[in-house]
Amino acid sequence: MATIGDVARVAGVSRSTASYALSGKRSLSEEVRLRVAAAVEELGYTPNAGARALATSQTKTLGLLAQFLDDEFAPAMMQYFLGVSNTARGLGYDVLLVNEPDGPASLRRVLTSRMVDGVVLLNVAEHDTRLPVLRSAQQPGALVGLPADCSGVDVFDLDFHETGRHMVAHLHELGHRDLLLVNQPEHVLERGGAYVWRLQSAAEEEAAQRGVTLAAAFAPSTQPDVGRALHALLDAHPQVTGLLLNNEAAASALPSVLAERGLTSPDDVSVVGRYSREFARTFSLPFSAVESAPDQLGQLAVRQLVRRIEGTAAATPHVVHLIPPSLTDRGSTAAPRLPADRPRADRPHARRPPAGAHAP
Amino acid sequence: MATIGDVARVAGVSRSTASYALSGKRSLSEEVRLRVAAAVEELGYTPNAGARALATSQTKTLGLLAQFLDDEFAPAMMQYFLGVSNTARGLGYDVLLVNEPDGPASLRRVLTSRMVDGVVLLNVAEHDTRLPVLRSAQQPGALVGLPADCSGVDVFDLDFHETGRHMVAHLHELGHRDLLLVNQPEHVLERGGAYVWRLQSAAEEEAAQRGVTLAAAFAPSTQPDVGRALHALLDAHPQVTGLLLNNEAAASALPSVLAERGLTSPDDVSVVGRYSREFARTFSLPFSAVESAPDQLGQLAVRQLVRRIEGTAAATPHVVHLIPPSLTDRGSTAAPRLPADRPRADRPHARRPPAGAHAP
DNA sequence: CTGAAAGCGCTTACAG
DNA sequence: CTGAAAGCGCTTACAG
Repeated sequence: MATIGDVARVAGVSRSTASYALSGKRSLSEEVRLRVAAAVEELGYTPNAGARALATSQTKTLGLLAQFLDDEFAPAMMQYFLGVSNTARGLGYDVLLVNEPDGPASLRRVLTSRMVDGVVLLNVAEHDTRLPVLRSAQQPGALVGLPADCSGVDVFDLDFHETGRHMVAHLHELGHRDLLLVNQPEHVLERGGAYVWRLQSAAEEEAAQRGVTLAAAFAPSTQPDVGRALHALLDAHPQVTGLLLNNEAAASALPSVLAERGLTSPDDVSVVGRYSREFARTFSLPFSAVESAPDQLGQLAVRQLVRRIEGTAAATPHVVHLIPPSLTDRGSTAAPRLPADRPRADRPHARRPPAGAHAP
Repeated sequence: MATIGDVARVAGVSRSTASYALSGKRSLSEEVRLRVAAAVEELGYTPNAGARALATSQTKTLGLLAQFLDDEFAPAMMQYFLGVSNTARGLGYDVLLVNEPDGPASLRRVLTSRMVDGVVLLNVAEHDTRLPVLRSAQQPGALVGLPADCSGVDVFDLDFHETGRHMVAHLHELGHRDLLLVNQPEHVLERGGAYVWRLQSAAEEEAAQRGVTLAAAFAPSTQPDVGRALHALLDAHPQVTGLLLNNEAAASALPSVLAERGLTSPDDVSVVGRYSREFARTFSLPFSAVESAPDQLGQLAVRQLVRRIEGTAAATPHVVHLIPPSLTDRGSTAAPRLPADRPRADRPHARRPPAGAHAP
């Protein structure tokens, strides 16, 4: 493997000159520059990353800390990976993928061994055990996901509060008065997936203000359990005309569930989800949804991280950037039918609305 | 950040002794070992990865080269990532995720800069342009996917030849005589996705030997195009009683397509797919399938790669390991109905079998 | 059983 | 405009 010494010898210059010719950090005669370039070309020289890191204290590598949890919907994770990876590459950084069950320990290792110049934490929980490790590190970190304490880190997430309000407002304005919110599994909340209650509490607030009835329920994040759960929920809430889905697995299971019940959207039920455009495309999901923007979040996190690493934003206060919800209309919401119009009792699984069901 | 010099000072020993205490490469008095361990603990010392790499020429990092192509079904990729990442961690290696449009250039960079001790190439094409780069590198490489020329690398893949034979034999033995193979999009084949024709040619061979009619067609790998394509194929091949799917997107679209046509499996049509258990679980796919074993392939590739890196297999001949197909039975295959039993003309989209259709 | 020293391949003041 | 030299933090022969 060629070293900079080889390049220098072939070009007939000193090693420092060869180095400066490569970095462009001081002006050289055109002739020397060309001779060095030719030597690099001839030898197929690439600087040794370890040596460079040792000399400069920079690795040009970012740590990407994913955690795959049991009840997480794995396919949704890929989009974050791509957003981070593509943005990093564009800015001249490589990505070290750290996917370990013990988050804090591996984060600490990667940070104190100086394998990375900074880290992106995915899937951040409300009281994420990785945060104390990150705060005591030399390198900066950017989070995707909103923890309780945002001090010392840059935070990016979808604005789940506004998302909850927006979903309710949208359906209310179409005339819906009975809504059902389908959440992630309860485990996700217990583990600190704060976005579940951020969306839910905002939705409940908005519903209360507007005089809308909103039921909320947890649902599994795996097939086929989630399908069964959706059937049970629809059985239990026959009066509901609008569905809010904060659960990717539920969104991907709903089309078959509706088909099995002989229901169509938006004729029988209006549906608003929360997932990415890419996700919708891959699984052909027909529901209007608030864009969860994984690629954008990955991009924002990496950009800010690199700004901090490179000193551009070193002294800048830390940011908490919640991106506003944007609804992609796929035509799955409309004004509800009047109760009289709804022939639900004719259909498989469907039940007659209970006596107490109120009109819109 | 503490260095080994700090550790040595605190422990009251020389730097070399501290280093040996950490590596265990020579015997030390119990007392010294303990003092060093205490110093490490006290200082929170972790060796600097760059310095270590420079001194040892080992990074304890593996490169994972993915390529995301336009017409690839992204969610299937995640399982390979996890297989590689989990196995690498278990063996003491980190993973550098390299996901670049220009495969050969980035492979070369990662290799000659010595960022990694070896690489796993995913999604290997028949004449993969990354292979010449890999062959001329110092570090070993393991492939997932079978190229035309396997020299100088270790290769792991599903045995698509046996898979094709097995699918046909399975359906033939149940009594099917008219089969349809749904492939990946033609682009995948053109780009060198050899597994497409490996499966197809073996299936055709087996079909010819058994006197079975086998039609084959390309289908898109994105929704909703693939759904439309499936409808068109079923319209065009009304006599077909058995479907072979070598296309994940087709598998995930087929349940709705069958539902839309009022068909059920295996009553109206027997289906055999080729995808992973995890994939089936995530999307609740009801079809029996040959396990594509992404986690196992990732694991095999990493194990062999690490064996080569660590010299255990340095002189060993390179392997081409094709894992035999194993069918996971989900009950989607059965004996075909007799033509007279098949009330297909009553159903939406269905057509009466043409006069030439022959009985089983 | 332990230490002093060389060397891995870079970068960057320092000096001319 | 260019070069000689120190130093980044490790590991590992070499020497005792």
